[in-house]
Amino acid sequence: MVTIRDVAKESGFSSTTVSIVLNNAPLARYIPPATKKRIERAAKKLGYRPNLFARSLRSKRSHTVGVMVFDMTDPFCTLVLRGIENALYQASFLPILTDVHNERSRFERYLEMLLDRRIEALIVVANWLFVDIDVLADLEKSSIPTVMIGTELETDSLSSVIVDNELGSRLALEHLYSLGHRKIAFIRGPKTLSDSAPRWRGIRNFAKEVNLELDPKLIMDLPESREPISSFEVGYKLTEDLIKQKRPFTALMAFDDMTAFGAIRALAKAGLRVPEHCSVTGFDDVAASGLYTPPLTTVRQPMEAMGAMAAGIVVEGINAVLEKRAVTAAHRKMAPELAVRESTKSLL
Amino acid sequence: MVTIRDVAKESGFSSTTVSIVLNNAPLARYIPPATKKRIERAAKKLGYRPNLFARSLRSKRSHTVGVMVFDMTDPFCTLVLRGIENALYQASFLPILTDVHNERSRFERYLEMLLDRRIEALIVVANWLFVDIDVLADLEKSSIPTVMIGTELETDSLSSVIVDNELGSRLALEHLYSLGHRKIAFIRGPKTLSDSAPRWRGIRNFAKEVNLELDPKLIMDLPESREPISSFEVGYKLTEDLIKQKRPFTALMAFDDMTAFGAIRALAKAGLRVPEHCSVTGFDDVAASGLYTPPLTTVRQPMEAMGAMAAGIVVEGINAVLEKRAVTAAHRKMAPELAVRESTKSLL
DNA sequence: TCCCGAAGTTCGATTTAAATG
DNA sequence: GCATTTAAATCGAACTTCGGG
Repeated sequence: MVTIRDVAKESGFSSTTVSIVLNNAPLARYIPPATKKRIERAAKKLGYRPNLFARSLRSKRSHTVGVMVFDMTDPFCTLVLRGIENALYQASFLPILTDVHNERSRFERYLEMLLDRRIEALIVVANWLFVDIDVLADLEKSSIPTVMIGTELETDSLSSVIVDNELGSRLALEHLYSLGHRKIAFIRGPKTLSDSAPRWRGIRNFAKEVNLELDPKLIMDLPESREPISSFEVGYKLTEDLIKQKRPFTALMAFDDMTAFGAIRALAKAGLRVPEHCSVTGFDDVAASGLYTPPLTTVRQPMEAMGAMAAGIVVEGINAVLEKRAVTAAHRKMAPELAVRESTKSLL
Repeated sequence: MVTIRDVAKESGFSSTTVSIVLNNAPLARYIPPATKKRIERAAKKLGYRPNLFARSLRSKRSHTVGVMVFDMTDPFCTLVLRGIENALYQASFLPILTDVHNERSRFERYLEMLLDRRIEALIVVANWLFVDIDVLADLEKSSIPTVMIGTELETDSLSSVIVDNELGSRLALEHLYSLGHRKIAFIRGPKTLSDSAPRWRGIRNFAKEVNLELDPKLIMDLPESREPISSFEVGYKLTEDLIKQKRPFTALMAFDDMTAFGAIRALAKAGLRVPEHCSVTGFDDVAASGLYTPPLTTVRQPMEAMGAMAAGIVVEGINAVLEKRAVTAAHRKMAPELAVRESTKSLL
């Protein structure tokens, strides 16, 4: 490996000068262009690359951000990660990716490993997390800029980025309502998930506004579960139950896309075609939704933008710390968008 | 931050001794248990955590592996990443994730950044890569253990992990054949993709064995494209063309699952139901396949195992380098498995 | 005082060589 | 020579201090 001393020798200057020139440090102001040229040429000639370990040891900076996903197999993650990656790339940070598999022990071990590596910030993708107060405490005491994606927070030590769940479910219901649907079934999210309540609130509020009656018999709840994917099966099961009741409904609002897929399957099995016999909506707009038959009408979470937003927040946090400015937690609620496709149909 | 010197002071020994004890270095053999106890207690009391920058500077090790994905949005990635993550976790390595978006410039910049960080090995997920000889050269001269997932290689400086494409497509065709299908349409992969040729070979060979005639009119080719997702649309388009020809076929083998989804959509649009009017098979078994309506019969790539295998290979490579053993490139071809679901149906 | 450059210290851990009894 | 411990050198870059013109 070629070191700064090699460059010093090659160029005929001291390593101090080389360091100043190559880093364009304040002192470089005084160094004549000729000297700079010679040093730069020497560096290029030798193919000099600074040793980041040495640099980091001195500067205490790693230019690294920890990314902690609670369940990588959740299709929600993909685009969020893309958004994070891209924003960090612009800012010249590199992400260390960890997947805690929804396990406490893994969470702890990974958090420790990341902190040992002096990550400068942490992004937690916690959409399917049944928030544990302990986890938050661990995160808070890490004392580096941290943002959670997918879980609403009120702390002012941790930032958060979520989609506006209430608005999202309202958009979906509004859509069904405007299509003429009045008998609507609902599969709500698990109570323990922070998204569930606001999504239901959006529905209830809209229903009240337009005087739409919500039939309690047509409201089902997803049980708590560790696996996002499993909502497919539960969606299937609950829809079967819904059908068995023989209480007619012309539309079904599922908690998320996975649940919607399960519901569509159950409907198909029962001989009910979507959207001819029943309209179905989802939430998220995972990659598969647009490819599904029928393509799913759903509420799109701006996942890539959410990832980018989170990365932006932590980068700003890092800069604030560097410049000794006060770091204030940001809480962003991003607007969802209704993706109208073919799983919903007008009754009129 | 508490340093080794703090522990030395607290325990009453020198930092040398502390280092020896805490790392359980060879010399620790001579150190009496009582001393060890006192040092360990002091370390725990102060909450000492070694500074990895300093340690790495000395040891020249980073305990980090670079992971380079060519396109994160490819659904193939998710499970591969999970497999990599999990295997690295076992071995106490952390992955730095980069996504080159199929762009040369990003590839180069990221490779440089990773090398600067002294990653100890590199895993490249290159399933949708139109292999560029330049890229391989860049990778070879990096001189760290490197493995490519999803692209067949013969070099003995780079390892590779792929699925047995030839066997996979044979399994799918065998399945259709045994179901009684004789008029089969094919959508082959793009010529520039390394998976395409072996998959076709598997088909040709099996057809020859059982004397199945392959109608050239029923064979379509996916064009070259940068986006894995786009094969959905192209699959749709090509299937439309296939239908327009009015040349009957009872089954369609798509190059991959995305293409199959597109094909099913086109068939549905034309009033042809799957599998009643036409059986369809895919390749990959991405997460969406099992959730699809109908659930897709497809060739499963053992993605998680492939990721774990790749991680295993590089970890072994790292150890070999450490112990100054010769590093030989490994080339693993993993067995696929037919996932029979509901998109195929017997004609008999 | 301004300009240019170098010597020496520091970051925190590991390791070699050596000093004790 | 053996068990036990440590001073000092080292890794590579960055920064502080200083000196000469």
